[in-house]
Amino acid sequence: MVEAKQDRRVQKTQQALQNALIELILEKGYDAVMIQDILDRANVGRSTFYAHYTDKEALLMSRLDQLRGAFEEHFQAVQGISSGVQLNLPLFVLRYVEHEHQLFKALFGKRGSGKYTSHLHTFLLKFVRDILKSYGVHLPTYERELVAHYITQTFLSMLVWWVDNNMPCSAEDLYGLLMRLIEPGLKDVLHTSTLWA
Amino acid sequence: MVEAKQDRRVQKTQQALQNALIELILEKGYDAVMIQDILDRANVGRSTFYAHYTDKEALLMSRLDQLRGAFEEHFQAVQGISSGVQLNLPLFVLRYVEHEHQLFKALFGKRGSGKYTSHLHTFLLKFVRDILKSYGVHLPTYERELVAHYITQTFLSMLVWWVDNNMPCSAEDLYGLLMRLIEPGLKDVLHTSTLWA
DNA sequence: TCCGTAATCGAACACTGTGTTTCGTTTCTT
DNA sequence: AAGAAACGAAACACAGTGTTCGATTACGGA
Repeated sequence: MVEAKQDRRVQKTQQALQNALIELILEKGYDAVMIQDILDRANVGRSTFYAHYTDKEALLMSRLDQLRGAFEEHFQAVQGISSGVQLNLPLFVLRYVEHEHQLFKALFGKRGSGKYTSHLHTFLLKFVRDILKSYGVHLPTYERELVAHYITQTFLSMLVWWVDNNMPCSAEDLYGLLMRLIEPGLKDVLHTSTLWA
Repeated sequence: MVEAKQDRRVQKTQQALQNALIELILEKGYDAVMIQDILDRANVGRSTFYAHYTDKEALLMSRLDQLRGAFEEHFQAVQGISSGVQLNLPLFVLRYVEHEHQLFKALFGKRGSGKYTSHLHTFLLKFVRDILKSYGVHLPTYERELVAHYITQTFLSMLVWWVDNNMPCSAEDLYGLLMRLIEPGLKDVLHTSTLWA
């Protein structure tokens, strides 16, 4: 790991700006947050902000990248430990979301920007398409595409519902109910036993 | 019907503005459309715009209301004809969307504002909740709520996928596949045969 | 500890897009 | 034909964004 040792001031400033934005999103919603609000909350000068980020979106995106990095790191770690044991990916994701629920709520919840939800959607969709392909599912192209969107969208929107409502049930319960809802239909349409497992 | 006879100029202006906005949304996306673009396209003066609408959102909302009105009218008409025969609501909706697909794409598609999709979501959610209630489904509250969101979100997102991709299959095919996907799971979780029908 | 360097502040600035106002002109209704 | 209503054009105030620059402060290596 090549840690480009950063100036303490830089760290402090970026941290303060990111936290301020997350807080403000949860309070007033992404669109209503003005740059000036962020500066006041973080106690940072205007020119300093633009020295680090091109705009509000870049600031949030940097936090998103940071999150993705942390997630992948955690994923590698867990995979390393439980080598051999089959890892349940969706449930693993849910547990991670539970752990960082504030951030997820700000990024992907009702008050988020919507743009980030669609980024995540695109990311997950690619993933789901690969899984379908790896299971050798053969369907008319439009059907395969619809199923991929169905799985992606269902998982994502249930996840967003979950965090937006402050997680009214455990990750396990959510996962269990979700599987009971979608597995029978998928089994029927795809003629397979289970995906992911 | 009390038609408040409108000045021809008013009709022409409002029509031109609404059409211009829809066109521009499909071309560059809602957020990228500036008032000035609308004015240029519709060939309408700035002050005239603000004499009719408070802002861009109000303009689109007026078109949405208009659409809702037309839909309800059509719904009443069809219900009147086929009285006695059971009406399949979801399929009916899909056929209507197919008929006005351009408008739906602009309002609810990728390039739309996102705000309108969530309006529609809220509307459909209320509907689905009522259906669940009328079927006397008894589940832990969070489960009932999750199922309601699941049904709503699935229907809505498949619909959006459909119009965004220029309807790669017929309304009937979409409906058929969607039902095959969700009915088995719902039957299992809700212990009922079929909803809507 | 000291010094060069880099980050920060703050204030002023230009710019873009929104919404308002006014007034002269056009076009509808009766 | 006449009064009323809608329209267009231009000027305006305003809010929020992003830039610039010189003075100040804090950091990290020697």
